[in-house]
Amino acid sequence: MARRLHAPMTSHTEENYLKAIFKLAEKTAKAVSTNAIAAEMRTSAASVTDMLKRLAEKELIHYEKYRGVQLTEQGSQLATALIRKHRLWEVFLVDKLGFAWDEVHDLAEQLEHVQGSGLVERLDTFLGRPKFDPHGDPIPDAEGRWAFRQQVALNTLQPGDKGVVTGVDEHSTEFLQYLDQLGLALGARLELLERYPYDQSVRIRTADGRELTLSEKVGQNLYVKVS
Amino acid sequence: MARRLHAPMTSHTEENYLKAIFKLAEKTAKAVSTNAIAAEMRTSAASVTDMLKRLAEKELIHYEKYRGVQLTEQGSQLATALIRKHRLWEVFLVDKLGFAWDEVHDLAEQLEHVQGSGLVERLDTFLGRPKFDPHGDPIPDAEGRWAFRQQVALNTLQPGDKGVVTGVDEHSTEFLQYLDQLGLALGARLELLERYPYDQSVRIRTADGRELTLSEKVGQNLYVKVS
DNA sequence: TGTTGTTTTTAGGGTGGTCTAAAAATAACG
DNA sequence: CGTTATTTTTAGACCACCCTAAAAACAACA
Repeated sequence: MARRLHAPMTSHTEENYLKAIFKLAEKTAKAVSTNAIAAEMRTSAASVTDMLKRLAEKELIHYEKYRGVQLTEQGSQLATALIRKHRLWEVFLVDKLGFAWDEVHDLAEQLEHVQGSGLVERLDTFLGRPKFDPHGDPIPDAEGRWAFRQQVALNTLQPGDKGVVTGVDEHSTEFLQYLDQLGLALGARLELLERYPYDQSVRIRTADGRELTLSEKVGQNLYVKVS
Repeated sequence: MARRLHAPMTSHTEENYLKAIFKLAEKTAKAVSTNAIAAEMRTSAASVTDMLKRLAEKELIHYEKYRGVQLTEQGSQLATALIRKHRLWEVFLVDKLGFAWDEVHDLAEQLEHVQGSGLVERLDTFLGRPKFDPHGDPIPDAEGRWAFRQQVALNTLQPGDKGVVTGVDEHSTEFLQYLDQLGLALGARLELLERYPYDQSVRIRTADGRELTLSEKVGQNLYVKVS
């Protein structure tokens, strides 16, 4: 097959770089460094530089030697569309095909690169226009607008506060499976009973009355909406 | 042993070659020529030769210079799995997302290369284990077995014969849209009224009583099951 | 300021895939 | 059979992407 008649303007690889840059820019709020991208993509800095030139050539990023990069408007839109596709496919895999929330990342990573007239919008409609993916991450709409979520890390709650699990900050299989084990799925209700300053761990009570002690690490990576 | 357990690293391109070879071998029943593959893949004969060496290296085809190629057992299994995926995704796109039967080929072409643990089987289950795709082509099961279809080209029927449309031999947008226009979707019932030996065209009556004259070309490319 | 250490870029090369043009093998025909 | 036509393979080059090693630029600090 090689080249289909209308060669995609951006290759899979380029798309992955854009997504990585978007993700990093989100966290740092300033120009993204070559090394940071290399780490995110698990590749060498030299390869990154190589790609940055190509992306700059296509006007998907602003790039000045030694000065880091920022996405252009076009690049940002492309990255947003990619994230939209990724998260919609994750919803599909979990809601329709019955995958667990820790199994879908790699598949969605492939599915997000499928392109074709109207596929995303039809998928969106089919899924009932979800606003969040199975990890609680927001899904931008077709115009690139993001739903806003009022959530905080679990370990910022005070004793007596009640909330609902709305998302996670870490997507590793280990963490997600651990949450499953604890019975802490998305939407689970809980109440914070006590905070232990010594090691920043917290004690909570779940909806079904079980009491759990969670480490600082879990408390940081679990998001809840206070209710 | 270990060799078989290791994921057979095949690239998208290699997979597409295997599928092309499978398709050609199906029709010709003997060794497939380099030129035939080049035509099918819309690429140069030189590129094909290049790829044939790689596929032979991986033991996916039997290849002797100037003698054409045949799939090995392994290659055949891979091609069959690809066709299974392609056709299942086509069912998904039409049945679930509401695409028309002439719009899904290119998308399925991309989706068929997505690989991951259990995806195909879950998709199959989700779709209700369909045996035929939206064009009436059979979908091999997980073990590579094909459903058998008793169908014949429309222009082999005799006056008075009645049948149901079960598939098409040509998948072009033009042909499929023409059929839509004529109201001849998969499952449409019809009766052959008359054959015109002069140009091999035929006259039929549809379920809703309309009478149509179809050219030899349509008669060859439309499959029906006599009832 | 100069020196040292880190980050980034360049240089040069490898692989998988593409191509065209030319050579070699096979097939067809007189 | 030999000659011609067709098919297939080789030769050589290019592109996208990857790498390592070395050079260049930048940052920190005595």
